[in-house]
Amino acid sequence: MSVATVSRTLAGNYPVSEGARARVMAAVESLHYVVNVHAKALSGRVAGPIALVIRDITGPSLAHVAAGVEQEAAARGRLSLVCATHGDPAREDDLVQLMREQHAAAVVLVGGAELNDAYHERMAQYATALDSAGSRLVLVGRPPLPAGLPATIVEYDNRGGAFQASSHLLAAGHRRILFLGAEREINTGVQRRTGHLDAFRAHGVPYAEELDLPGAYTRSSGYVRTRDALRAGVEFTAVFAGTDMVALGALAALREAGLDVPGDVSVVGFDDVPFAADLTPALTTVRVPYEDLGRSAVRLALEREERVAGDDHVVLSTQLVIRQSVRPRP
Amino acid sequence: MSVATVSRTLAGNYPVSEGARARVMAAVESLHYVVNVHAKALSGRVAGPIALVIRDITGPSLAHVAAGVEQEAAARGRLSLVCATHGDPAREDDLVQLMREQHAAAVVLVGGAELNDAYHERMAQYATALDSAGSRLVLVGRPPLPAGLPATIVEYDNRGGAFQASSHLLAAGHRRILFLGAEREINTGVQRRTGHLDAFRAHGVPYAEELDLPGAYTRSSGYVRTRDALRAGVEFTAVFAGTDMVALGALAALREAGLDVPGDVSVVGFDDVPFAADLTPALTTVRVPYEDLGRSAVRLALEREERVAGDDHVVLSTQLVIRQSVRPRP
DNA sequence: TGTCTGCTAGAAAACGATTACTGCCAACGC
DNA sequence: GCGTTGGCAGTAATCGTTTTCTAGCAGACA
Repeated sequence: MSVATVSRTLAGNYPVSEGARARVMAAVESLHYVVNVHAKALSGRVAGPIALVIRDITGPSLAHVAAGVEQEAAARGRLSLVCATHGDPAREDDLVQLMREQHAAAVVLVGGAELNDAYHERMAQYATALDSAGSRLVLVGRPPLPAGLPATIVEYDNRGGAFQASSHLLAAGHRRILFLGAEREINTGVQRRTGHLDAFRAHGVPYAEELDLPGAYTRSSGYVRTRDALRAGVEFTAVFAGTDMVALGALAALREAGLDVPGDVSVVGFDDVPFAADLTPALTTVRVPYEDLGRSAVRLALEREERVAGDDHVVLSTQLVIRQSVRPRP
Repeated sequence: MSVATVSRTLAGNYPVSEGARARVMAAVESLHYVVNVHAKALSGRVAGPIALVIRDITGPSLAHVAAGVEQEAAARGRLSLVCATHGDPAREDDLVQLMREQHAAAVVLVGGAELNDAYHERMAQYATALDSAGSRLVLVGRPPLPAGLPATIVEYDNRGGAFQASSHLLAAGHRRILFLGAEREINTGVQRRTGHLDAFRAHGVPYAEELDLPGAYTRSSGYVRTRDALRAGVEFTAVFAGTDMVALGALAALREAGLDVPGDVSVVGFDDVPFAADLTPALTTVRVPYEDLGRSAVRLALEREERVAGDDHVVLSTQLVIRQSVRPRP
């Protein structure tokens, strides 16, 4: 009995006699044989894995992107590789190289990034390098690349979500809204701020510069910025936190100052992390379809690989989720 | 210039003349060459990946295990494969088979499991099947296997944590403690209940059967059980929730009933999820070293592979984190 | 009976690397 | 001047599959 017969029996794509099949199956059983993917990949084609490159898996929102990627990948018979960069660009370089070696079907890069030339240059390199290795670069929630580069972009509507959130506050009568945005020129921060300013413009309300407080997207930064604003006597009746984690910090600072939410100050967040509904008061926030982002990333990349029609650039919508942290108009 | 020279230049484990090396590097640069892992794996040895098999990545605690696994794997030059089972044992079977094909260095199974013969039989099969393929089975937070089976076990002290939590409540004067445990014979649930009962015994307090309410480890189950207990007029001054998610539901039910925490009812949870400190009141709970569990799983499996001394069974300790959800003794 | 056809099995060439082995050439010792 | 040694490069075997091509054998048909 030759190796060819075994291969054909297991693949089932070629006639094999009943007797031979039985003997092969018996041997497979008794030896606990499993094919060697590496050998299989060398000759016949094997579906490449999906690589997810993420800053940190434990972030509540990023974990959902990971879940979406894993789910869609599994549904299409792919394995998911998960790698954390901890924000180190050098590590990102290494991982892209590594994924080229691994023949990943798609390399999904997730998370906001600074909008500058260095970023675009790096992404352009990634895109062409991966393309030449047969992998597809997918950017999720990151600034898009100039058309023509071999990359798939999955964005979500930061501006629209922020517009809805700020409009909600303005409609409730708030005029002085503390804006706890992002530090530096992170794309998500810039877009959310644009939506915020657009809402002011749409409502014909002038924008007070001193209420715009950039900082890190962390709980502690939200706490510090809110506490310091209160100490400095800055007047505001609402807080628009750049993320739910920032909102968490803001809520802590307000509570510490003896202020009631939403009685004295209203708060909105951004992300709709799972525990947002469990805070006291339940947080009004902008829902970002994180799981969908992950699923879309994989779907678009693989549909393209399978020569199915598929976009190379989608923008998923965001939606304001109204809970109890904003005081309704009296 | 032969392929051998290229291989030797890149591996750097054999003398190559300066000229040849330069020409190889130039070609590598211009062609954007990367080695093919599959070919490399077929001949020279390649470090196998670490596979993480988990019920659901989005659980706040499981995400931390994943982060620990990824971190330790990356530090040791391994890739991490993440797969979700969504609680389907058939999917788990498939994944173990798949990981044998992938030549994973370790297959890490995470999450509580029912203590019965079927479980032990399945795990025993996994252990030997993986062992014969050169992979190591690692069970994290799951019931250990009989000694002699080729598996590594990483547990944490459920009983001790529960003992501390219940002792804390008893020491604060609580006698009627609602225990929101697990449904069925899940190992974590059984062990936490044992710790709870041991604390009563240690304090010489009789245990009231009607306060023992088994159910799912979910937010909604915590809510329903607490609400129904209140409606039924069950008397209690404290709640020991089996997990922080359950505590979340209990807090919601108590708040809805107009009860103050910790003024009227004290609450403790289990897990110490990241947002536990941000609840109102901040939740007193048992810290489980999730990230450490993940790191230890990888470390033990790989140290064994590398023939370094290493245990095959560790139990990490848990610790009560005292915050504001328990009323101190008056 | 000879040939054609259809079914199944084996032989061998890929796939892309690593590495033991062989061999060339220059330098060196005697 | 000749044998030896050592440094470096090429040849070829190997890893475990898939797949193409070849071949054997039986039955059908003329």
